Amino acid sequence: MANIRDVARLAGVSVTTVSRVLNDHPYVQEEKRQAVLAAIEESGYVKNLNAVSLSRGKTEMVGIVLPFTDHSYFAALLKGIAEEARIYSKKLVLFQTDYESDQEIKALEMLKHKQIDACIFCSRSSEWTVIEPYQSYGQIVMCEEMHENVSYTFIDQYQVFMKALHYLERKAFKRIGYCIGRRSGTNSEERERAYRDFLSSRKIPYNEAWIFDDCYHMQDGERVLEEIGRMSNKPDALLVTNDQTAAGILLTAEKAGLNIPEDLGIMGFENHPIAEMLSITTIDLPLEEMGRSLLRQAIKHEVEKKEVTVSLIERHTI
Amino acid sequence: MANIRDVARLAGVSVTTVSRVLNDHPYVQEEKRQAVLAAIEESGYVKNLNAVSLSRGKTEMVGIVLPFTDHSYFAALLKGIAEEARIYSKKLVLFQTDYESDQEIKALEMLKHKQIDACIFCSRSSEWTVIEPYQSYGQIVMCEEMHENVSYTFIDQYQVFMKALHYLERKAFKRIGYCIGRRSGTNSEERERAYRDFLSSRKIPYNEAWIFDDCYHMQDGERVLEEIGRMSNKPDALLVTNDQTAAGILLTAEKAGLNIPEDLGIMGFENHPIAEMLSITTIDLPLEEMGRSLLRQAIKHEVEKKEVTVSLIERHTI
DNA sequence: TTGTATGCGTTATCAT
DNA sequence: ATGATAACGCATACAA
Repeated sequence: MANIRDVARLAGVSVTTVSRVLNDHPYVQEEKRQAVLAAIEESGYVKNLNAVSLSRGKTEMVGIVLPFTDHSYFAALLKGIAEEARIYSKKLVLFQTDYESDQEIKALEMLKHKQIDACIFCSRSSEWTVIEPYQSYGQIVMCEEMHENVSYTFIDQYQVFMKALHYLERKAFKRIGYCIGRRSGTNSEERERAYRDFLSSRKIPYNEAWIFDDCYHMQDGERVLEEIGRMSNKPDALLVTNDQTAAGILLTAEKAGLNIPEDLGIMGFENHPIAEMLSITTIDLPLEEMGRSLLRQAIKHEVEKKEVTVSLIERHTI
Repeated sequence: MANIRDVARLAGVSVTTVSRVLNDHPYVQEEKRQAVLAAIEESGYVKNLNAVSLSRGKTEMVGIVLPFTDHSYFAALLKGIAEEARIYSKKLVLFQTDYESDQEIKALEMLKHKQIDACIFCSRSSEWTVIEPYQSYGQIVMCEEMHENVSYTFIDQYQVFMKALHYLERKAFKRIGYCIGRRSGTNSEERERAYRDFLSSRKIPYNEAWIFDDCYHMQDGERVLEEIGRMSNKPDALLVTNDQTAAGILLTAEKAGLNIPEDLGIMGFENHPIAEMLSITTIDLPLEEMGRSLLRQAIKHEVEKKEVTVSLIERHTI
């Protein structure tokens, strides 16, 4: 396969001149430019971007770390990231981690080894202390609030959860529980903190049984409702941190003959199309916008912290 | 940043020896190995995989071309691909194309430019004739039946559609229409061919109005049902090529007071959790398995054609 | 068992 | 304007 030297030889010029033509640099006679172009054509030359990366010290690729791709929350984030990446001509390298720490490390190692220029963590299970040292190898961007010297785009989960709780309170719900993906992680911990603060300010005892974790998909909603069915002391409303699970709860509840929201108030999160279709009251999360912001932060060198705001969409499950 | 030469100097050995240690090659004295290891530690050396790629002529990365990531069909395919990629230590470069041909070309150009070793097309809008020439630059794998000299993993859409039509016929549906993502593309054309063959063998006239395209999400189902509502001559059953749309149709129908399947039979495709939740009769598509197969084909050098089989899941919408 | 020298394909520097 | 040459960092055939 022809390389830049072959082209140079064929065109009767130096490799430098060929490189100039290739990269649209000035200072090359039209005559020689044509000769080079002809030689490229004749030899079927194609640039080896790998060599370019090595020489330039950059790959123009960004790593995306997320636990699952088959989940609407991350899919929406990814969509925004991909759209923005197209604008800046960045390529995306995907790391589907299943929340396994060693998979996250793989992404960081790739950053270290100069296979990617930057890395976006849509979510993580690794401790920040293991991620932090990798910052010296390239930009690392997080999708959660941090206090460190990192770029991030975030939603103030504490405020949002608190706002949702107040809304439920105004609607006269008294026994509020919540569903969440996992108990750990900044975002989850912020929500739990809001929940506990809310309860204690009202002198309501904290009830561990009303917190349901591992809630990601519709089936998880089914499971949650079954669990509630077995309880003697049932919650009368649930904050459900994703619309898929909320939909699962709603559909299962209706199948079971429950009246929503009379028997159980349901507040979703995301404002996914399914929430609109099922008329689920939810918190609209601007995920695609967040994705775009994350990518922009990944390619800029300064540290930037960006908060995005959410809005409550009133529908019929509260 | 230290490179392999620095390490060699520090350890008092040659770069070859360092390389041997780095790649676990035999023939290196334990003593020198330790010296190298120490030098690596001391210098904070990290391998530049970009240089490795250039030297080896491979990147161990595979491009994934798909129109959307926020769609369960492609998300499931991607999940399978990602799982298998992990096994073989391949990295994934994502191309979200929105079915824009020039985005597909970008992936092919990356193959040409040696940034990726292979490329998987989960779906495409480009003509095969524009893709085909790129085969000389690396393995290209398709997710549809081809007659060319390419590797692919496929579902016999003609057979599947025919099977579904026969099933509907047995269940006494007479006026069958269908919903599809897009009219073009091999898979869609195969389905249309089956549909037309079925109709003509029964001497049933073909009715363009009963074919609904641009059906990907739940809302599209809503739209379809609205359209049907305005028809004087309505279909009595629909083959819906994805469960999301099928769910949208079902939910909208129920909201409108229709009886399913009496007023409208609905057959989904994919067997997504939502189909189970809503008890939608559907065709189970082994998407994750297909994804895994696609990745394996991408990393092997021989041409391989693999068919996967599907099964009909009887539930309550037919 | 180890080292030398060369190749991988480009970009960048510095003359001219 | 153009070219020679040195990086970029690693792998490896071949020699010893």
